Amino acid sequence: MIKYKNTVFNCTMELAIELIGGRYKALILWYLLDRTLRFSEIKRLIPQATQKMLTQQLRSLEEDGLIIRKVYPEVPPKVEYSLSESGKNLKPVLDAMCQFGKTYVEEHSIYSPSLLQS
Amino acid sequence: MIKYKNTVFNCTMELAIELIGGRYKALILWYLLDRTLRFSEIKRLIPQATQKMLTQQLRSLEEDGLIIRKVYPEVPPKVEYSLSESGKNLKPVLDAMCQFGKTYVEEHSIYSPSLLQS
DNA sequence: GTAGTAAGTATCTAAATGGGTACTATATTA
DNA sequence: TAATATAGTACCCATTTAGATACTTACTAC
Repeated sequence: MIKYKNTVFNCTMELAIELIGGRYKALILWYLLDRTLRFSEIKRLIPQATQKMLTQQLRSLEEDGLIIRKVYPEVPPKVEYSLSESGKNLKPVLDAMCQFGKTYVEEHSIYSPSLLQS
Repeated sequence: MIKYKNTVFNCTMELAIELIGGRYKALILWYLLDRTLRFSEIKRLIPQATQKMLTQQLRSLEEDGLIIRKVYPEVPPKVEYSLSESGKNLKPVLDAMCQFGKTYVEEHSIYSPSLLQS
């Protein structure tokens, strides 16, 4: 039993789902794996998410200590997001997910020109 | 670009999130990793999920070919769920998630008597 | 004859999520 | 003078998701 933010989790798996299970969380973390990104860059990488959604997910990730938000006091604003040490621990999870997705596409003969190229 | 079920995914990560990102999906898959379970057993393992939610998630996992649903024509009903070959490919993902959760709890000094015991 | 069982479905309501638009700041550019 | 840029927030409305409860089947036990 794990208590975190007024919620009880029965196992570490439940906690992990809570931490990275949000709509665009895993995707954001995935893009942050290899580099720091500005808000606008993340928005360009995940165009299907509205600005509100992105902000929400980023705030939640920051609150859970998975990413670091660095604000530059400039106009127009500049905000950079990067993985925290805790966030970097997610690399095995994200790598495994990506690999699973690839295998799934191959085994289910799903149309994917980009996979044929690479 | 990947097309699956009338939806376009920009990368395999997005597809992976779609497949296992549902409310209780990763948890169900996690419990199915080492054994076949009846519906009532899953319900007992995940009491916070309503029957409707569980049925929904199980149906979705079945549709995506991650689990196998075996119905025994009996009364009262008996239905067994197990991982498909595709579902078994998720083991590295689920193991990594569990490990991440453990590390997260340790590093954030979250109250967890069960972790102290094990 | 009634209750219990397993795995659901059906229906209604409540809550969370998501989309759209407008608004903010200040410096630079056209 | 007006537009552009960035990273948001505020507000309202629509959709989706989730919860609660009742109902089903056919057999068995009390």
